[in-house]
Amino acid sequence: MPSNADKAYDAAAIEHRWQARWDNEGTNSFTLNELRTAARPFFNLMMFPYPSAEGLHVGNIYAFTGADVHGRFKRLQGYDVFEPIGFDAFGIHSENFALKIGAHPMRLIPANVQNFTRQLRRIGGMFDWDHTVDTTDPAYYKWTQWLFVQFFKSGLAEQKEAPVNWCPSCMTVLANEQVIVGACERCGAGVEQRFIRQWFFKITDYADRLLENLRHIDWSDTTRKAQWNWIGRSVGAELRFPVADDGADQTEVAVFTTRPDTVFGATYVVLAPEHPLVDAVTSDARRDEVEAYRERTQALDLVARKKVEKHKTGVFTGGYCINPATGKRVPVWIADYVLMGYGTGAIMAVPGHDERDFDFAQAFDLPITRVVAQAGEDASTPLTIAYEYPTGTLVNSGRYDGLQVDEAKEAIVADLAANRRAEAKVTYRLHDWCISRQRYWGPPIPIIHCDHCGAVPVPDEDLPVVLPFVEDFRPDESGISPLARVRDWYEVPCPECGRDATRETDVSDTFLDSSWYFLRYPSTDFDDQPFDAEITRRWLPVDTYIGGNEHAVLHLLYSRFIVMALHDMGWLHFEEPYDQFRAHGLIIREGAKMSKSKGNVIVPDPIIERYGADTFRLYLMFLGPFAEGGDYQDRGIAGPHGFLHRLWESVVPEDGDLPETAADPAVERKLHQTIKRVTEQVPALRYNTAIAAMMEYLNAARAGGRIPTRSEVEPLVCLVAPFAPHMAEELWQRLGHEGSIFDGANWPAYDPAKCVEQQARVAVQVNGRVRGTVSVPVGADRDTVVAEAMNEPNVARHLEGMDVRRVIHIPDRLLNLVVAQAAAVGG
RNA sequence: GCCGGGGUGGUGAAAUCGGUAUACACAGGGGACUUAAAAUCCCCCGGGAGCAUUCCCAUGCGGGUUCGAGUCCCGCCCCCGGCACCA
Repeated sequence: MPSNADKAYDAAAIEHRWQARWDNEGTNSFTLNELRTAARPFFNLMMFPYPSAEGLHVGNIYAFTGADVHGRFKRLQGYDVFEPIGFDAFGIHSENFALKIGAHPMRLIPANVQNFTRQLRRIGGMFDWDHTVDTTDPAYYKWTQWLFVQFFKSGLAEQKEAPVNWCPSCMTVLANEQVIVGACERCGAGVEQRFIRQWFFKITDYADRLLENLRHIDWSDTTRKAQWNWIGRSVGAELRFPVADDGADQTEVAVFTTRPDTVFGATYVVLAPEHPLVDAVTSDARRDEVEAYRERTQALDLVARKKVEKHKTGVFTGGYCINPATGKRVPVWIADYVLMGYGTGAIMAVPGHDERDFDFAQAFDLPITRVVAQAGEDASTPLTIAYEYPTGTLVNSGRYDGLQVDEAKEAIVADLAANRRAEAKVTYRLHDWCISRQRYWGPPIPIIHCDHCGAVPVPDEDLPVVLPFVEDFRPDESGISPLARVRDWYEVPCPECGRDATRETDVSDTFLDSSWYFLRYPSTDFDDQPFDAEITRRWLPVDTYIGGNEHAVLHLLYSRFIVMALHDMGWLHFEEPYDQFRAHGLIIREGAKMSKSKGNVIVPDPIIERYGADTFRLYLMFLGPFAEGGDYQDRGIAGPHGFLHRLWESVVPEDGDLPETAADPAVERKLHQTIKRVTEQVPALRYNTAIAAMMEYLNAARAGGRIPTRSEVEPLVCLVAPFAPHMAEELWQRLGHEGSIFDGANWPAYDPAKCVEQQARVAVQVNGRVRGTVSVPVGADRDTVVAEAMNEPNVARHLEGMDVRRVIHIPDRLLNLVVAQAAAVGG
């Protein structure tokens, strides 16, 4: 006989018991053989966390729970769901934190990982703990380095000089995000720009394909749009402006423009201050001023430079170019509003038709010429602001006058191309991916520099290049990696010629670690290959990836690129990594963003302690639409908590047994309607309304204190299982089932015939205003409903003295009687 | 500035192929049970008028289309997120 205590809902006890059982019985983990043979594989991926010292925050739990609900739902439908988790533990984040508290990341990270693991288990995620990944484990980064070597061998990795943010006080390179209005976020010192030789992955080679596939992949629209904009494809032309007075040299300034039709209005040329031709075009008279300006620009960091300023700055170089269309001499200026990093780093300035050029021309009194006119304007209509619309008729453009903008674009490029002064060109906002970090906490880039052989990749058999333990990993003023101080590590013989050589001392970007982790998960059983061909074919691409939109453009774009390139190299059979991607929303608290400084961060552990993981999960999913996020209100947890209690009580009655009698027909109908709704809403990630539907159902089944029967509550246990897996397991067992509810396809089916109501409540409107409702058999025709409506006293009252002019009938929903004052009798 | 997503009760939010606005939940009020509390259960809960049947008003603001608009169209305002001198 079960005791009374045994009948109470003890969340903590139940959750611990089932978590232990899942571990012991391998409920959620796959053996290598199972991975090889799974009949209905479903790869349910979520974004692996960076294991911070603070532990999991609510945002993590929210994201993981939402993804876990999806995975559990699929599993209940009979899929073999693989749901791995791992740790993205390399990177500046970890390194800075370690520096701050004076600890070593090699000692810090394992403790963080352990704490995260404990928390992840506690929330009841369906994780396969036999297939985890830790990016800082040499067994993992061996293959990150292998990946680099593959890219190097394919010509997709190259070294070139690039500007970086340098903090002279911290003596380190900063990421753009670490620079706040020109100052270092940590010490406040002014940040400057340095040029350093770095490794790049040529993602721009893939820009068009990355863009093109966006059209058809099944991703959240917001994410696709973000990538679309980030890649930023612009179609235009490169025009060449010969430097004037240049003798036989024929130096040219190449500019990129999307508006070659406006070339007749190009009254000056602007180079980025860093442009390589600045020295050549600058006249001796202007040299000091030009140099001063360049120095001033360089002192600005990259971020401050990109801030739109109210007034433009720049200086005249004293040099001139020839406008290839007009043949006229135009002055060459340098200005920081022209960025070296985009297009050719030089522009033809068309102040009449570009707002920025217009501002600049006004500030420095440069000529403004109209070359496009719209209806009602002509060549002499003055311009008070730049006319930027991409339509109109050309004026002041010689023999092109009268052409439309689009025609002129083609004609002018074609004509200038004949003299090699132009060619059609596409430019991208997307840059090549700089993967070098002059830091310590990352995988060493597996390259050996040899004076004779150049950059030589570390041979596969010598991988991994283990990151050496360096007690003092603080960066120094040299701007080169801390590894450059570890002489006995970096001095090695060249793998090709055997002569003295040195290792690359930069480490790679964290985003490289995370660009392929999902490929590794199913293959962690192998240490002789990054991903097994057979297993990869079975499990990849990922079926569903759920994660935050903060990674919309970096991680998600990089991983697409990596997979596409690996596909081209012949390593993978697919070129898009994720069949379906869904972005989840952000969780806020009582209307405000959570932040440490505001002190309104939710610490999950005490809440789980008090209410249990099931309640916490259910509440998080109930807050609002998962894709949009929600507002966490401390008191609100009582709702879902009460619901779980009532469910428990209904399945495990305090006194007596669960009635085995037949279901009440009305309740049964509601049950089938509920199964239908939940089955439709869960895969659409509309968890909040799915939960509401379950609550509504349980309320109906318990209405007026009635005791639900077994057949009324048993399916509800399955419906709630993705959200409250521990309770579902416990109730499932108490209902007499053997084994886990998640083994076997236990998701209930609904009978469409049992969903339909017998009677419909039809709203009756008179002139669009509801005046009553009538109850009619489902499917009743218009005349029947009208007859019923006429009998409804309030409706009848509104029809007095009226003629019905029109009747609109929406079956089972609504009847609208359009009436007007009756014509007066004999009137 | 550009690109997303939003604006509905005291609060979180439902409802979007145009068809009874406010489901579900929190908070609040009243009641049952209880020595009491908790838990549970029942009732009320957008605003205004009214004893009431009922009527009027209400989905950020202003117009429009329609028998009918939270939903569609036009013009605005505000909030959140991202990008931002991209030529």
